[in-house]
Amino acid sequence: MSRLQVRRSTAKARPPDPVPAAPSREARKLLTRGQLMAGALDLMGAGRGFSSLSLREVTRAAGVVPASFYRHFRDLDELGLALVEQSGATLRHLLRDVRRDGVPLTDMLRQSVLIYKQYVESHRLHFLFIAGERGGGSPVIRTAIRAEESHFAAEMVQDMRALGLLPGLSSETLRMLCGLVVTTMINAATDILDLPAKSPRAERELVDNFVRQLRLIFLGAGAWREKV
Amino acid sequence: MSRLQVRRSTAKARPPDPVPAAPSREARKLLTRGQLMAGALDLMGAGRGFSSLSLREVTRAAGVVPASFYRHFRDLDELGLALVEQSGATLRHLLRDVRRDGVPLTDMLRQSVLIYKQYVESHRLHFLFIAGERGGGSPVIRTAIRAEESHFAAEMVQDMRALGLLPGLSSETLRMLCGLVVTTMINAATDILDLPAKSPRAERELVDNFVRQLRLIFLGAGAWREKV
DNA sequence: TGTACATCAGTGAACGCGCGTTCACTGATGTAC
DNA sequence: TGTACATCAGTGAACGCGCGTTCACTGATGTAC
Repeated sequence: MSRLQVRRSTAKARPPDPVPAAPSREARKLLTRGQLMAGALDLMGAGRGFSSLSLREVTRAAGVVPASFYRHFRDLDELGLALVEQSGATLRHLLRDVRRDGVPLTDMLRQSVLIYKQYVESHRLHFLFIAGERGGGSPVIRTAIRAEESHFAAEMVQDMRALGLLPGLSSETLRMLCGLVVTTMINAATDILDLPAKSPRAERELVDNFVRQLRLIFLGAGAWREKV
Repeated sequence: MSRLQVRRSTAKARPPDPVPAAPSREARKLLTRGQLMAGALDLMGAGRGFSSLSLREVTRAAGVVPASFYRHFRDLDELGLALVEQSGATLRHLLRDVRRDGVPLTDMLRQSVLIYKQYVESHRLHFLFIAGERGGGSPVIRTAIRAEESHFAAEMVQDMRALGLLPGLSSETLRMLCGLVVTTMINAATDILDLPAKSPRAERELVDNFVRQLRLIFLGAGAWREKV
């Protein structure tokens, strides 16, 4: 921050140089909104369920006064839904990355699992939120998360079609398969996030188990014959 | 209650007849403890996460004064662990029932799913608790639930061995398979509990999807060959 | 069996505290001319 | 460009309320003799 200011004051006057340019009121508002969401996620990162957070705690974590919460959300549930959307975007981003980079054809499952593990670890709070709120808590948030998962599974179906994987399966079956894969992934996310630090053995066991589960699922998919 | 009293007063004097016999102090205490646990489950049945319950709410639901809570539990987390144990017992009871009654050999998976669905519905609050707290909320409760699930999976392994199912699989693989089946079951439990009332179509779709997921898993298990 | 005393599950009052929400406000940003 | 006014994100104080926990208590149940 101060670095920028110094640089600016010593630079030659380049007139239309947009300079830092004080952010607009709208931009500041979005920033605060993001801080409220990040504050809630941070509190959850310390092992709290979303439904146990208080409005005042969240504003405290965001560094604003309680009353200003209402400039952004009607109540905590509305903030929760914003978090669902944000986490859903993180989920979809994963598929986008895989689509862009592709997956090596040798040892495909193991590589995918390792990529996924890294992705979960670098988006810890979003996966913690999804895994934590998908089963219980507020019904409205749970339903929204299920919808995101469903969306994610549908995209996975499209990707598999595009890649020509398992062409023998009907769309319905592919959908069922991806639903199973998604719940297995989300379940593994909780395990990944619960991994004790510095325990290569536990880590290896987790990855192995996850790989074997997916291998078994795809083995089943390969053997699947549609009923007539 | 009054019926019993009337009967007693009009009956001939049969001396050593144990009569209703006022329950012992210990029995009364256990009863109150059960009411506290049931009160917490009832509140969760109304769509609340366990971690959002307050001690006073729970005692109110149980019909006792707040202070008496401490005669039974140190805090809400301790009550939560008691609920984990109780719910775990419900889970194990399911296997016991299946073991006793056996499963029809024709259309085995579909029948099992229907039995399971009925079981989940008649133990709604326990499954709601397990599915709701296994992913998020208090780490200590989550860990305890994972341990119960693990125990459940281990029993399922034993049962499959005893029945001679999939004899070609190693214990390790069988363990992995049962872990996958258990998470798929718990996941389906949330779906079952979220079913809209009086919607036979949604019900049929859920059952079909669940059956097909299990079919795919066991198809994979049948095709599994241990690595050498 | 009867009596005197001990135990202890549940009571009711009290406490200080953090909660959600409201309100009038302030002062920087945005707009019209 | 400069000025006068409008907007509105964030403030700070205030409110009534339910919270967790403590305490001395009461009275039924249990025990010793």
